[in-house]
Amino acid sequence: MPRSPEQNRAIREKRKKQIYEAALGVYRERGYYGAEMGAIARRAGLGRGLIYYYFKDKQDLFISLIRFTLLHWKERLDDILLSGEPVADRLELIMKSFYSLSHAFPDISYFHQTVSRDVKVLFPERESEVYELYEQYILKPVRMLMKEGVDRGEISIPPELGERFFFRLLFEAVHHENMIEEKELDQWVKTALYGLVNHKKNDSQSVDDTPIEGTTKTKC
Amino acid sequence: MPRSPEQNRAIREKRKKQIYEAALGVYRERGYYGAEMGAIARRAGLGRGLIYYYFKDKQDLFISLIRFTLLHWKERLDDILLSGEPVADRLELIMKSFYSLSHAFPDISYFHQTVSRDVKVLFPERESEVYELYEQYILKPVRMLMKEGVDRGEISIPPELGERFFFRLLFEAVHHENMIEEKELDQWVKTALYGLVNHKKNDSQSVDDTPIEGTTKTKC
Amino acid sequence: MPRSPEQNRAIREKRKKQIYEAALGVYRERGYYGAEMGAIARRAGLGRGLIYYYFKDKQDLFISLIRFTLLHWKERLDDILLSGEPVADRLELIMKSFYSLSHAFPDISYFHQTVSRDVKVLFPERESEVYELYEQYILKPVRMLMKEGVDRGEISIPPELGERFFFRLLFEAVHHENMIEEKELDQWVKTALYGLVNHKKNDSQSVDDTPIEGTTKTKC
Amino acid sequence: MPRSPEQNRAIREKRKKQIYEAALGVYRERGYYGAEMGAIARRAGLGRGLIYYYFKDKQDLFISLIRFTLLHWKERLDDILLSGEPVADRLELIMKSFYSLSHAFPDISYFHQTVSRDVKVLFPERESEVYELYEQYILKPVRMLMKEGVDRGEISIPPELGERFFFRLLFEAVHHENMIEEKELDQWVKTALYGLVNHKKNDSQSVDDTPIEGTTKTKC
DNA sequence: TATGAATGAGAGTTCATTCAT
DNA sequence: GATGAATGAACTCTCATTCAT
Repeated sequence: MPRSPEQNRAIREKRKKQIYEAALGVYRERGYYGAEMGAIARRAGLGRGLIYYYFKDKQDLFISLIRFTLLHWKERLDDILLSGEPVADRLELIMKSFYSLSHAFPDISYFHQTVSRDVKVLFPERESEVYELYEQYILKPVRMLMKEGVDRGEISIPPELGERFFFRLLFEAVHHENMIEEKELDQWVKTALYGLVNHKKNDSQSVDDTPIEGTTKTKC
Repeated sequence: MPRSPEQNRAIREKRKKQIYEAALGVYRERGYYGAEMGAIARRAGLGRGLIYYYFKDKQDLFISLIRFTLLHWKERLDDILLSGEPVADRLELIMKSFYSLSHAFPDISYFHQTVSRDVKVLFPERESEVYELYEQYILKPVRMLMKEGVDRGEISIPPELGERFFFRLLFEAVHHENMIEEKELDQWVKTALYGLVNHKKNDSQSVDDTPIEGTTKTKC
Repeated sequence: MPRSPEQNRAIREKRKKQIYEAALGVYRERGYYGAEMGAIARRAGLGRGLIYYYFKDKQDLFISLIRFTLLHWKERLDDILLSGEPVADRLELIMKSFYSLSHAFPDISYFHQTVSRDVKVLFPERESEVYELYEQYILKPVRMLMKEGVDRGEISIPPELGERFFFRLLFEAVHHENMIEEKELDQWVKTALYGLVNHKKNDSQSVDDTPIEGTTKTKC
Repeated sequence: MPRSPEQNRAIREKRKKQIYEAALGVYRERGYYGAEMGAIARRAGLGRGLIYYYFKDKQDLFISLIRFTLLHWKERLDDILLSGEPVADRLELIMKSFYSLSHAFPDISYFHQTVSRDVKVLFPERESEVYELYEQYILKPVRMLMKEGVDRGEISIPPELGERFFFRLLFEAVHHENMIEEKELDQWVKTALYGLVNHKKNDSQSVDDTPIEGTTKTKC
């Protein structure tokens, strides 16, 4: 009465998800080094050895986890990118979309915010593989969008810088333990798009931001 | 005939510095958990036990290191804050100043970028003590500046959000492994201050962003 | 196919016993501080880490060992206490019973003689817990017996003092490295019960201490 | 202006005493292994290295300490032994004298109670030397007294057993943390000398303790 | 004599990983 | 597929002892 291949596949899929969930939870509480394989197994309700049946080792588990969770984001991202709206609108949409994703899956959000910075230290020999994941799923699509914005004259900064600028503010907005409030989100996005400094629009001469820039000494 | 107290004090001061340097270096290469106390001692050219003569344990060493390095920054920061210039100018100065500091001391820069996010996991029982260091030396002063900007009508976002916005972009600019180039710095700062989006509304003269690009120097 | 819970339970029980045996042996030879966890593991024929699978740390191992070994004694003690014989007879029986126990398990005997005195220094934060074990399993039952003896007019000293008097002589009799000889035991017990000093006052028949020297056996 | 030999001798004597005092205090609080040489030096108000000027190593310090403190006791003991009083009286005096000594110098008392049991473990290669100190200063004199008692018909137990019996009760009486009260001391001594069991002397039939000893089975 | 900075062997402990069942 | 007992390399930390001054 061995299981059918199909049954086995289903079990395997289920087990992997269980392990991912557990890993995210433990990681959230204790970080990578604090996330003991035993604790992950326990939280997943599985035997300690089983993890090694599905993943080669701890590194492999976590790199798989990166891939797994990035796919969620990528899907959402692609939907937005395909709409033909103005670049600024799409950027705004992306930010708000990731914001709500982070709300719904805070463990995933925390996971990426922290693990992505430690790639070199945590996975030294698989560094480029991991970077490639981020690049392909997330960074490149947004960079393309930025480029489109520059080409259309909508964006006033080189696409590479724009990409970094954008992501840093995005990740800050959804920072675990200090996610910005929903009602602040709009203003945050606007500031990202239009800057920290007031643009006293209705200035008669429309030399709008000179006063901001100008200081006594800058006026020479 | 024993050493004088003064001699001893000098030795201790010197040794602590040696250990700090070594710790920063090893941390840079391997992260907190990878930074073995033995490796730190070796790099400092000292016996392994000596570290424990100066610091209670690994946690204590690293928390002391946070304090030690923050003091560097704090001094620089204070100088800038005291000048009476417009808020935007001071923000610009701060960013450029930290940029050059990070250039000069990349290990310290990396140290803060990574360790500050892991406080809760690395120093769970001394969390608030560490946060207090950041708060007091760095965050609060800039928040005060933001508030001043809001009061003067120079800043168009609540000071708390402004503070986060500012620091995130600051830290991104000096990100280890991907520090932005010196020649890009100006544009980065401008974008932070004036936003991602072009304001060439439909201005007849299109004098739009000259002030953004242009700096006083360029004007003179 | 994994082991059954029952199999696992049996393994664990067996391992704990192995570790206890080994710990007692090493302790006997080198004392608490000399008893390295590695040496205990080696003697138990187990990997060094396994001890930490069964016991939280060295302290925990040794406190568990106290509990484990005290249970042996407690059982023997209870049997004796329940018999309704005169108090002096029961005291005699207890002493002889512990004597033979110590003969059979010299490591346990040594363990208690030494570890019990060092509780405060070895387990400062679990001091009262350990004292409670001794109190409950050994001291209190004998104190109750003493009290009974006093109430019946058989014992001429307050129960608390009697308890201390009794135990000190008991432990001395079974002192490792200098256990008193089997043939001396009778006299030792008699002396404890009837004192160091001869009572041949001036009794004409001098029958007085025959019972002391003589035993029932000698009488028959 | 070097010191005179005499001055040096005085300093040395003083320093040694300082170290002894400190060692006793620290030992009392933390036991042999807990007594760090650094802590002893600190409590003595001396530099850490100085101890090694006066004592070869930790073992040597503590063995010297045994000798030093035993001398105190020996003097007191000798005074008592030389008086020609009955043996029982001298035993009583010794016990009371040690009791008051332990009151006056509790650290010394604790020191001997604990260190003497651990000689084999603490000073394996100097074991016999240490035993010889105890033997010569304390044990042998009392054994001689016991022998005298036996010869005179005052003592009803072989001198070796009597010696052990006596000392164990003596050390129990002055047990640190549970020294018996001054008002109980008399009874304690009496019990040691005359036994735990009541001697209903004036019993008409003078079958005094038969009931105690006698049990149904002992009666055959 | 005296100091305290310095050393390093050695002990306790953790935890990823393996493997018999 | 699954379990959890078992292992041991590797790491942190302690402390007796040394030694330059």
